[in-house]
Amino acid sequence: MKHVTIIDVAKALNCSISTVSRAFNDKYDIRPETREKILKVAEDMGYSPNPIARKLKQKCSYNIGVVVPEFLNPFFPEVIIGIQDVFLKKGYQILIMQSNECYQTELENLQTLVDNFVDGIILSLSQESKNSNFLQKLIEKGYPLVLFNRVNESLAVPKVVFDDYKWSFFATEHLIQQGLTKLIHLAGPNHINLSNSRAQGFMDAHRKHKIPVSNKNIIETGFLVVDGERVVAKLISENMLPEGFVCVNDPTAMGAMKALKHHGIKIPKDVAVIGFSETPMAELIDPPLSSVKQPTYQMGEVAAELLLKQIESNMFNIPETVVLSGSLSVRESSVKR
Amino acid sequence: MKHVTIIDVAKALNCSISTVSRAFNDKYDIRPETREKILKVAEDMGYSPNPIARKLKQKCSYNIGVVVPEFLNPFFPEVIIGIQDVFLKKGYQILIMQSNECYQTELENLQTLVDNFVDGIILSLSQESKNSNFLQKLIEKGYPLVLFNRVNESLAVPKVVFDDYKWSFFATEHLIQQGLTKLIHLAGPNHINLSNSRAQGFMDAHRKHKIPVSNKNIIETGFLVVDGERVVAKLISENMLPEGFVCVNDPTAMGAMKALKHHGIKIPKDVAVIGFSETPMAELIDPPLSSVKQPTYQMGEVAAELLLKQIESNMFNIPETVVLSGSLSVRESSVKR
DNA sequence: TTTTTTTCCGGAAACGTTTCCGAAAATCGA
DNA sequence: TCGATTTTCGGAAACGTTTCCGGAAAAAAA
Repeated sequence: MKHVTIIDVAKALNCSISTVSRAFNDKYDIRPETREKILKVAEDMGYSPNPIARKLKQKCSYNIGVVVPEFLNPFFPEVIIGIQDVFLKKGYQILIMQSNECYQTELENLQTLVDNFVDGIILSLSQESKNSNFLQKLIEKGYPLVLFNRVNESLAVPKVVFDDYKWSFFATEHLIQQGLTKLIHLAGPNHINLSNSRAQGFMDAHRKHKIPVSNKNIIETGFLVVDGERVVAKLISENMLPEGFVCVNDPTAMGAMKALKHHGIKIPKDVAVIGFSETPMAELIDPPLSSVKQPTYQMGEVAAELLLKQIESNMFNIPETVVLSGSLSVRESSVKR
Repeated sequence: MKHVTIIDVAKALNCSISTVSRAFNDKYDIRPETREKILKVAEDMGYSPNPIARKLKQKCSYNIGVVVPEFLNPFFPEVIIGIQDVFLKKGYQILIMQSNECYQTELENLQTLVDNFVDGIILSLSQESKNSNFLQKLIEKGYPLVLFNRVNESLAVPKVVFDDYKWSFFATEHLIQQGLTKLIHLAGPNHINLSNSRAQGFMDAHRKHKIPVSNKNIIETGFLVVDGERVVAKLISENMLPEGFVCVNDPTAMGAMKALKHHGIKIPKDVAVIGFSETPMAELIDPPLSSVKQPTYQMGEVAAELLLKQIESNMFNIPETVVLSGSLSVRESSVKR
């Protein structure tokens, strides 16, 4: 599609392109009357500065890449909104990619963003992420990168995480304080940091209350509805149900509930269920699901600000980790009467 | 961040930049041995062609704008995945914007995309969209644009829609065929096409079965969970509950269910509920929600292909409308035993 | 009135590619 | 061996901005 250019505007006004450019950008070095005239004629002609030429000259793409494991559940979209609100104000565009919880797709997404010369990347690792070679190479090149939520501790890069340990501890304690002692943690994939932190919180809550607990109380499950459903169905078939489930996230909790209800097991009367990374649906399902609520919008804002700081400083900084806190929404699914 | 350029590679090889360019792009007009050597040295040097310079020369941004009303519910993210899969294969990047169901935000999103010289836009209107002046101006300029799902019939532009009328008819008929005659349609905003089509399907299903029906059976509600909840709470307080609700979408249906359950009204025993635009949660809530399922991924693919055709043809084409069909998932929420 | 200073504008280089056109070298045929 | 043809490569313009530097005109000061 043909665009009106600065050359067209200059010719129409019988002035130079640098004069037109100063009219659009300068706050000085142009006579006010000349500036008004240029802006008016440019608007009448439908001129709008070509961002591609500007970016070439300024050596900056004004694009930010955001890679999330998935965006069908509202958690990551809520974070993305926080990221967008910060960057759009600064004139950046956001390229959103989702990895469908697949490591290979995550790598392709990262490569695509790098090939497009994005100015920085904000990434949450997919369920299958194991190898950080690619990320390590980006970091070594000085590529601006921020990790959030699902991070890899070994990478020297700014991070925004949640206090998974603490809130998993509290969620577990909430059940223990109601007299439940036989609990199972439906954990996330073992190589993901937040899975381990949440599992650790689960264990330490038991230890604090001197309740026997072992690695058998932790079952590596996954992050998806089908994962929770599968594992709980298996436990039911083996007649090994606990008094309560502490789940790594809401989709897994919902899957657990689905399997329990399918077998006529009452929640929370027979088995209590508590989730994590609260979804808006937590309130709507029956019974309403207790869950740890995370400040997703703020997580996005903080991640964006960390990346902006990295882009603008153009210097090596000691990467910081921001740890966010949350709350526990107690609903029917975990309250024994 | 400093990038290796084609000039650096040419100097290292003591050849010209046009030779390096031909090595990366040509399939002819370069000696094969020269080409291999250039590609190897370029890789060793970490050279990657600068997409910004390429875009300036080719007068194409390779960016596509996608504007959706919201992306916290999985419907629009599922469509976006279809769009992305088509465009990423063709070397395009997708800029995803969400309007938070707000017309003003939608306009700002569109303006931002236009200012960034995107090559085309795929848009679904927000709940508040009323005025199409901005879109009409884009169309008049020949700007490639495709509307999907929530469209404005008066705009001469390619569209991808669903057979809302037909499936609303079938959903209503499903309840009527179980002997329900007192039904209410929780409708979307009146100025949105699919709201009217779904309302019309609801009416005509009654007429087919010669059941009295009037405009009082249609209540303009909205698209959100809180909308359904508010309207049904009001009906309960006025003691004006129907035998069944046919809802404009799943969030509204879930809100309706929430209000009914809050007042101890049993679903579907006392009041049946049926939704539309099936969300994965439909199966998880209690009772599982009947809903009209739409082919979201296909909707994205078709929208992307229509836009690609428009971008590549560079000619005026008579805009086509693709109408997709779906299915009705019958679950407990609408089955009277 | 003259000299000095300031303001405003224009010209051109630069950003990093693509691609066209011409020249030099290589190849082929007589 | 020479002329004709083909192949391969280099130089430079172009894409549309930004920005630097210099010059002309205007304004101010002596």
